[in-house]
Amino acid sequence: MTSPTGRQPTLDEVAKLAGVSRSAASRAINNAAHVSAANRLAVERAVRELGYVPNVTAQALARQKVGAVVLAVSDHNKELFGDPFFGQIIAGVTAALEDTDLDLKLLLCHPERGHDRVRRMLRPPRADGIMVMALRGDDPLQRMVEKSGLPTVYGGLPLHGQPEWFVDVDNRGGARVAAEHLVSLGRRRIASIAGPADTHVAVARLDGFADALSVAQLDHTLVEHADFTREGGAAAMERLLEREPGLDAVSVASDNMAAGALQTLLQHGRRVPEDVAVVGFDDLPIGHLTQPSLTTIQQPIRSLGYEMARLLLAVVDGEKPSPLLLPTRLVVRESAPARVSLAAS
Amino acid sequence: MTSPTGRQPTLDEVAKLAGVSRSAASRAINNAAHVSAANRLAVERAVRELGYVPNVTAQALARQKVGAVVLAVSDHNKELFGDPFFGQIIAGVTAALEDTDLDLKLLLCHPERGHDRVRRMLRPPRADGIMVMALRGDDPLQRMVEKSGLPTVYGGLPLHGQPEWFVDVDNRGGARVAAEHLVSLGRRRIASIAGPADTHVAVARLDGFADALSVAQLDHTLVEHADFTREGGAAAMERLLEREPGLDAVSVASDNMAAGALQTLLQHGRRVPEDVAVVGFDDLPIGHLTQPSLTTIQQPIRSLGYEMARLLLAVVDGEKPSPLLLPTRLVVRESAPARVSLAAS
DNA sequence: CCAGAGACCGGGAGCGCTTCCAGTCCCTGG
DNA sequence: CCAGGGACTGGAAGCGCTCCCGGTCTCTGG
Repeated sequence: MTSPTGRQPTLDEVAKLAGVSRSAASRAINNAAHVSAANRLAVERAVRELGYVPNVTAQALARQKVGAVVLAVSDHNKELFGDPFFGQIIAGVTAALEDTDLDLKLLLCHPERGHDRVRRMLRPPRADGIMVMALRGDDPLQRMVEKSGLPTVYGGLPLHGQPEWFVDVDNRGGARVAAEHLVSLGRRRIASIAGPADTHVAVARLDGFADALSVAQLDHTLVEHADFTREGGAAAMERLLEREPGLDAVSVASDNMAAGALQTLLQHGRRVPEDVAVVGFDDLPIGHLTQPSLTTIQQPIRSLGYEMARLLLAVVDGEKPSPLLLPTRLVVRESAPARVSLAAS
Repeated sequence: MTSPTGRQPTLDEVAKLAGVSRSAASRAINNAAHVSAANRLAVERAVRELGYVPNVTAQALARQKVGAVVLAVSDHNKELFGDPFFGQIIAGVTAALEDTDLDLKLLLCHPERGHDRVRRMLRPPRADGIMVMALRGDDPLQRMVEKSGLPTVYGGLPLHGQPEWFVDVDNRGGARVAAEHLVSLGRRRIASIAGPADTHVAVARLDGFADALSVAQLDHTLVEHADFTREGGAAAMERLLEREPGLDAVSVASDNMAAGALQTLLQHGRRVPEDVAVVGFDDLPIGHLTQPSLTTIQQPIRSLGYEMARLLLAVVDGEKPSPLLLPTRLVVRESAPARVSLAAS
């Protein structure tokens, strides 16, 4: 009833009702300068009366910006979709966008299909900026993102190249702490189950593992790669046991894989943590359920999303913010408790 | 280099290069009628040469549509964010949108904060249609969605009201099958851990439970509610054991809660499935990890997303599609195996 | 008393596209 | 041979907003 026509009221109608020009109304609404107090008030009243909401599309066209940012994710990545990661990232991003009036668009990129769609989407002016996550080594998404020329923030580093803006978790540091924990427990034959070699996160965690073992002057070559899934972790554990039946600890690059490794260890009659201590990475809910519960490295997933979005907002505003490295934290549970006497072998 | 100016080429430039009017170019590009074969070809070449991509914003303004749909989710809902649900829904939706040139916007609605943001977003013309999920009983999001007047598809029914278009999982049927399974195992004192009473999904699953027990002429009032979390499930199981120490089966409305219930049962010295058989709901990965593994009801999450989007597309196109109820399936694992002799009590 | 600096105002030209419409042209059937 | 119906064409009017800019008005300081 408030709007004369059935459609949404337009700026013109507001201006007319307020008795000012459209320009003045526009200024008042975007509270820019050069509007008298009286007119500002009149416009505000008209806005309220009509229930006026600016037409974002028209704004976008006139301002030459879109009013939306996109979160692009490679969806071959079990890492994000088998886990609760995704929801948390989104929650963080949303929180950062909360008082921004920017919309969040989602772009899932199948590595093979849907390239056209991605390309169209990334082509300006379909978004004002882009957050990109979970890239693989030679991900076509990365190229498309780079070609788009849009302000871009990486969530987690890509394998190749050093982007100007990114937010990452301190994977290397976290993995180092995990391995140090095992060393401090007196373990000497320490293996690792690493992630896929074509992801930066896997490489960084493996580096951290190597860092710690090198300092302790231990061998750090007892490594098997897997794909971040439970099944993959179980299989990798099999291979490790075959290579080195006498291993007394294993640092696993994800909780999912650690859960699989745990199963394999138990199947092979190893007691955890007495015979083999295990630490995971991620701190997923799953870590509470394994038998025994999982010592792991906690990473701030929600913050990752939040900081990505904040960084992007800054970049879009023309600032030159610094990249961010978020801290991790050791969470000690049963699979590698603080002090446990090494079982006599 | 292809574009004369640094900016994206416009339709005018395409038309000029092709030697036709802008109208003709537009028609050719949207392959509408009334374009000669020659002109169509010329336009296509010009498009290719210039690397022209239509400006969606301008299209949106002229066409009076946005070119995007929104997925709105209430984020108080652990159900979606503690689980891998979310990623799968998104994957399904994306698949359905794949060859549509519609963008997917995401709207997370904190039940208390951010109402303005939601309202702005839902106000046309910020999206052409809306999918809404995970509503609670008196969810403000539902009111806002209804007031928006946008074509709406519900993913999962709301507690109140019967929306014209929805896609839901056959929760009632699934829960009935779960309970029937327990009955068929010879269990007679069957309890249930239900979800929050202010969600339709919880109510439906509880109804299904009651359906089955009524047919079997068993008491179906041994019910405790919880919040779909593991901790909640564990606590509810405590209460059930207190009320009825002699229960021999429990049907749990989610795998997460079932995992918690399992822990409680073991703590109380109950053997599963010998003393108490347990079935969950959802078929999350977690069900493989519990000790024993979890018999559960599988629901097609990805399909839910896919069908929601398909339905929405139909509605947006002015069709009147039918709502959908997706089937569930019993997955038998250790916590309630096909045949197990009831332990002598 | 007057020049000049602001504050404020509204007209109007876009932003890039769609779409209506009046006008051509050609080709058919009577 | 001619009327009439398509197929095709391009001009022009939007879609709803922003923002530049020339203009008015007021107030200050010299």
